[in-house]
Amino acid sequence: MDHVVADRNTGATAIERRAKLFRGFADPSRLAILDALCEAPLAVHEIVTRTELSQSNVSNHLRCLLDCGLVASDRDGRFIRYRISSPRITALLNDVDALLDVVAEGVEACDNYCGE
Amino acid sequence: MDHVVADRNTGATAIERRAKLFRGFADPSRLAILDALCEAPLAVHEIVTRTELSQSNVSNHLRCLLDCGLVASDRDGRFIRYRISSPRITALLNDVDALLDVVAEGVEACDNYCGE
DNA sequence: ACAACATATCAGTGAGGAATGATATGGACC
DNA sequence: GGTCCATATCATTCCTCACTGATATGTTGT
Repeated sequence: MDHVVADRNTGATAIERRAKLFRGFADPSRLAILDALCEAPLAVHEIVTRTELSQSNVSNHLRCLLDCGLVASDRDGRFIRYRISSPRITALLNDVDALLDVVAEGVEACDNYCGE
Repeated sequence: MDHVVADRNTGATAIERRAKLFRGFADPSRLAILDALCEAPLAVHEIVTRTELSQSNVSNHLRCLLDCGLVASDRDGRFIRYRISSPRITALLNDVDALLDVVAEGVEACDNYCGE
């Protein structure tokens, strides 16, 4: 009934929460990490190897993903093993790919916001 | 078989395409616009009224959404009516809400990247 | 305790996006 | 044709995020 200023009581509107969650996914490095973790849980140095990102960069992104609750971690000896926290994340990534089947060309062409 | 540098032939990796699409959704203004359009097609000035964004701002975001293929437009007299381009977009937004049911607190708390 | 590996943290830098304000384009009606 | 309304475009400013490099913390094995 109030589209513009909804849910002010929870500290953020539903839209702001959605935007923030989307932002968690809106980075190639984080997506590469999530993609790798979708196949199997991995330790940080394994993620570094697979994604070819720097170690500190991976660590920074992992912290973000961890804080957001998108991944979870368990210590395993001297390693720390990260994993996808919920199958809904995999589902979401699949949906995006499905949407990309339709809008891929447009997205690549877009030059305004959100791009390149 | 090649996770890091896949699909170079299409000009962008699958991951880069996904990231760019996510970015299209990763902004409160664009989400507010999409949210409004999910209920019904709207002319620009109607979007402006509902979202309380400035006209030029809405126009800029609409161009981005249009280029990305997330919305479509039809001229209707002196108005230009925008609408969601595919039901998959609505589906994606619903999935995000479902994921938010699980990770909402974490996302709001996250302070590293993707935030505030 | 020490060495070697694994991971986290932090300051600084650079680039890109989001909003604004002013202006331009374009259709409709008199 | 001219005015009004609807929409698009452009330059500028500000702000935030992503990366780097160096360093700190932590764990295992000897």
